Amino acid sequence: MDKIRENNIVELKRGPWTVEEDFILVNYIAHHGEGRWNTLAHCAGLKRTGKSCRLRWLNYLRPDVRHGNITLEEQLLILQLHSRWGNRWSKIAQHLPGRTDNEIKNYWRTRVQKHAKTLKCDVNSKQFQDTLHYIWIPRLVERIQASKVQNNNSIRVAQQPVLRTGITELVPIQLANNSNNNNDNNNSNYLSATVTPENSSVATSSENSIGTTQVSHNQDYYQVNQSDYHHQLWFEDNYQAMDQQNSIQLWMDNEDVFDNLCNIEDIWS
DNA sequence: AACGTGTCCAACCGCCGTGTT
DNA sequence: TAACACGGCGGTTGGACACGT
Repeated sequence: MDKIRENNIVELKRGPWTVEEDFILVNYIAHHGEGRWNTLAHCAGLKRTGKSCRLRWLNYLRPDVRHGNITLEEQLLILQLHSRWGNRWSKIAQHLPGRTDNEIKNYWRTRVQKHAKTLKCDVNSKQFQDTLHYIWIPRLVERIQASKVQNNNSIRVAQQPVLRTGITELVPIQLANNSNNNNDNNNSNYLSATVTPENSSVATSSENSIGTTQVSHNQDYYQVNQSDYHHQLWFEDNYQAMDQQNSIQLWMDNEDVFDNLCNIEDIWS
């Protein structure tokens, strides 16, 4: 039926949805539920494809969809998860409640790829990934921390820096050694995980000779907040690579690239 | 005020995997 | 097993709007 409807150009409506169409769709789903989109479109009397109805519902009309600016925490999470999974927008969206894959994809294209273009490098290149990890993500973390401190949000402040990149000093990592936090199928804990003395194992750090970080566990415990966890995700993914970070040293020695990076101000604002 | 340019985002397109007949 | 319909996904487009000149 889908192909029949799609091929019948005269009958099908395209373009922006009207308020009336939205009302019909929402009302129909409220009474009959979602799914079976082609049947839904036909029975609801909408001159739209099932696909179009599905997209409209999932990306815009669904009650739990959040619109508006992507928060700093969400930006950070997008960067972290994208570095893990690449352009798997739907999977990334699962970890940002209320955000759609379309919205995240748009964000990435407009805000992130733009800066790859500015740097004249590929978004998947090592150089750009290093830029994200060593400069922009730390900057985001700092801003999140600063905003929380400013809001008097009772944040445990770091006792010592974890990582010094030569450009930006990263905030400390206070992490829980809880494997469930990294389970793709279990994202319910990480946004506000709390470490108890019984289950805590907190990473501390010290700098080695090339400015990277070594990790040890079993120190005091801290309350884990969201930005720390974001940081942890990246850290666990990359700290081994950081110990062998000859490549980043190489491109940081390129003054043009370095100056370009430093001239980008508050790109995430 | 008019125009050009850049940004944002809703919507569409095409492909692919899965389920059904 | 093949053919088809459907849903899901990532890539792309185009229009509205903002901003600068």
